[in-house]
This record gives sequence, C-alpha cells and structure tokens, in this order.
Amino acid sequence: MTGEQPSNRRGRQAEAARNDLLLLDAAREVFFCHGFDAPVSMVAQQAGVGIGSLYRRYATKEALLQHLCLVAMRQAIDAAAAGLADTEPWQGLVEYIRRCVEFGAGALAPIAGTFDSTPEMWSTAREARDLVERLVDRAQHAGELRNGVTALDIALLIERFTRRIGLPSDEEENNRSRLLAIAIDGLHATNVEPLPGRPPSAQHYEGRWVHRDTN
Amino acid sequence: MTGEQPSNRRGRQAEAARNDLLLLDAAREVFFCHGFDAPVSMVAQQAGVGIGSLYRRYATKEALLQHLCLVAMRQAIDAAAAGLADTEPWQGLVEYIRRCVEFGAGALAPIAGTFDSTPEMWSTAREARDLVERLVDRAQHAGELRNGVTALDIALLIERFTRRIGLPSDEEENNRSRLLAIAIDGLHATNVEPLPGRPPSAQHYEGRWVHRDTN
DNA sequence: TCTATAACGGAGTGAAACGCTCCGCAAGGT
DNA sequence: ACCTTGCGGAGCGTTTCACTCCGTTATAGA
Repeated sequence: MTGEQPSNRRGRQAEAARNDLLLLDAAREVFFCHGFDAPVSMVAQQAGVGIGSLYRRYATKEALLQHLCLVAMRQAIDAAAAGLADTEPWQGLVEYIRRCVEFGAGALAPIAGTFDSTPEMWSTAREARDLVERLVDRAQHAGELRNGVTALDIALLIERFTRRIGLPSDEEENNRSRLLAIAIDGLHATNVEPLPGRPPSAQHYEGRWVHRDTN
Repeated sequence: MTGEQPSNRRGRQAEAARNDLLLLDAAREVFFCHGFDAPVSMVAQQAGVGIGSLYRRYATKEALLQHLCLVAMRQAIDAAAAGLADTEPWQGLVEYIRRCVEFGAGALAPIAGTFDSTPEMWSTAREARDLVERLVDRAQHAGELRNGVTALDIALLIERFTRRIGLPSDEEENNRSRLLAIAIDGLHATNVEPLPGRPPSAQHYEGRWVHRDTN
C-alpha cells in the first residue's frame, strides 16, 4: 500500500526491513501528535529501536521528514484511486476524504517550507493532484458535490481534520469523525447557498512548499 | 471588551498601558501561528517591545500563557452573550461560532495540560460553558440545529477551525472562512442523518486541562 | 534647570534539549 | 571459527531559550 516491499529476507535483513516499517509508523505517530519539532530520539523510542539504527536509514531528520511526505503522498494516491474505483461518484469522494483524514494526509502541511522538496516529491504531488481533480470533477458533474467546491477546498478540508488535537485515543477519534461527518454533509449538493469568498489559489497552496529559511 | 481598561494615564504610564495591549496582541499572534513553543523573545519582538518590559509584566512564560487563556475565555463569553442577544436562534449561534474562530478561541487547547489552571480560569470556563449551552439549546429547540449536535461538538469544531495553517494572510483567512461556511451548513437542521458515534464526553474534554507533566 | 524615579531595551547567562557520531556488541552467514 | 552486518545508546558539540541584570532614557516634581 505504501510502496514498501514485503520482507522476503531472513535473519538480520528481515529485522532491518521490519525496523523500517516500525520507524515509519513511529515517525508518523510522533510527528503528527507532537509536531515536527519532536526530537528524533522520540521516534526511535516509539519504534523500539536505537537511535543509531534510525540514522543508518535516514541520514538526517530532514531526510526522514521528506520520506514521510513521500509516503503520505503515495497513500493519498492510493486513496484517490480507490475512490475513483467506486462507481458511485459521491461515495467515492467521501471515501477518499475519510481515508486521507484517517492516515493523516496533509498533516505535514505545517512542515511545508522547512525543507527542500525533491523533484520526486513534486511529480508525486502532481500525480495525486490530477487524480483528486478527476474525483472532484466527477462528483461535480454528477450533481452531487456542492457548487463551487474545488479540489483545493477538499485538500484544505482534509488538512484541517488531519491535525490532531491532543493525544490519540478512542474519544479523540470518535469526536473527529463526528465533525468530519458534519463537514462532509456541508459539502453535499443539498446545500445550495454559494460559498463565500474566492476559491483557494493553487499558487498560494503550492507556495507553502517552496523552501524558505527560518527567521 | 477583553476587560482591559483604557489608558487614561499620560507619559511613561501611558506607554506602559499601551505596551500591555501590544504585548497581548503579539502573544496571540505569535503563539497561534508558531505554536506555544515559540520563544518569548519573538513575542517581545512582534510587540516592538524589549524582553525586559515583557518580563516586568509577566513573571514567567507560563504566566503569560495563563493570562492569554483567561482573556480568550472572556472573549468567548462576550461572543456567546452577543449571540444570545440576537433574537434569531440560528443566526445567534452562527455568529458566536464565527466570532470565536475569528479571534482564536480554542487555539490554546493544544497547550492545555502544560500548566496549572487557576481557579479563576475554571470559573470563567464554567460561565462560558453555561452561556454556550443556552445558545445551543435554544437553536436546538427552535429546530434549526441538526439533531444530536451538542455544545461540546460546537466547541471542538471551533477548535478545529481556530488552528492556523501557515502564516496569516488574506488567502488563509479566505480559505478558512470558506471551509467554516461548509461546516456550519453541515450543522444546520436540513441535514437529517444522525451523527456517527457518541457525543463528545465532558470528562474527556475538560480532562485535557488538568496539569500533567511533560514526559 | 536639576534630581529622583520609573519604565525601557537588550546583551548576557546558565541550563537544557537536540541532532548526530562513534563504538562496543551481538546475531547471522559461510 | 571468523568475518560481515546491523544493532543500541552514551556522549559530543551546538543551538536554543527562559530569564536576569544593568546602563539608558523619558517623565514628574521641586
């Protein structure tokens, strides 16, 4: 799903492959909950792995974050593809949104601009964007999506609901899905009032991902 | 509005009073945008004030945050009162939500639990909660608010939309109010499907505000 | 005008946190 | 038995940050 290959290896190499996944999961958990300022050591601890092992895989904290972004984008692509596979346009869109919120797509937006984005990241992002646009257009043409809602609106909505408030728990999960249900209903075409303001600008959206120094 | 008195004083005392307000505004801006981990020096800089002057007013960073919380709660109370003053139940509720999101109520939720809450904070919070409950009940009884939505749902919704993504700008403001409009429409009674899951528990909600060590 | 006072700004300090390196060790593989 | 490979984590050097301290400046009173 995330593009990682299953560990056919044995012995030490198997452990290494396992650690890879543990590390990625841990990084997501830690950075999503504690912000990207969380120490790298916390990621290692959460994964149950030594710091040394972490740094053998990711030369720097920045590299870890970049990889995390890439994986998240690939997951978003998978989710969009799954949504398009649903023959029901509206249900497909909802499914996409739900899955993105669940695995935390867009949680990395606050980190945007703190490191260089690789060309691979840009091309992956473009692929994801195209799929989502198809998904949104389809729902729009089916007359199911509220008038004026763009793919960027959806992306920003996902960002909003991705960010965790407090530590993960059943309660938190429950509350988040309640609110998400409310927002999704607001997206449905049963709401006919036009949206206020202008649609989000792609320029502004993507602009956040170009590297700028911290100062 | 926030309980601060106007500066009738002159000269240096007037400057001090002005600095008080500058400092509060700056603290909101900085902590809301950069997270509560932002350095105190950044607050002083944003206010155009020396660090020394900041520390003469607030003995510690914690004291500054506590005061910020208190002020935000008082603003929430004002907003709720204004909402109740509107004779239209639904419009009053919407007004309350909009104003809270605007000035950033609930943005301090992530900070919850990092410092002791004073008795004054608890009593202010109770006052705010009671007002909001009246506001919500009124809208519910008027048949305008979607079935099953509680005051805590509203509070959590506000939290979600309060948190800034990226630096403040017209674009950001525009996008946020678009999404908020969507969510508010989802709250309207025109949506008849029941909300998923359980209502948020007050215990969990308030539990976040009791002090716990960082570890 | 001169002095006392009160508020100011910001360089400096001590401590803590953090990214990352390095190395001794254990587990396979042959 | 011996090499290779991956492991864990103590520790190093740096940076950051909350807070202090003090020289400076503006006002008030005499």
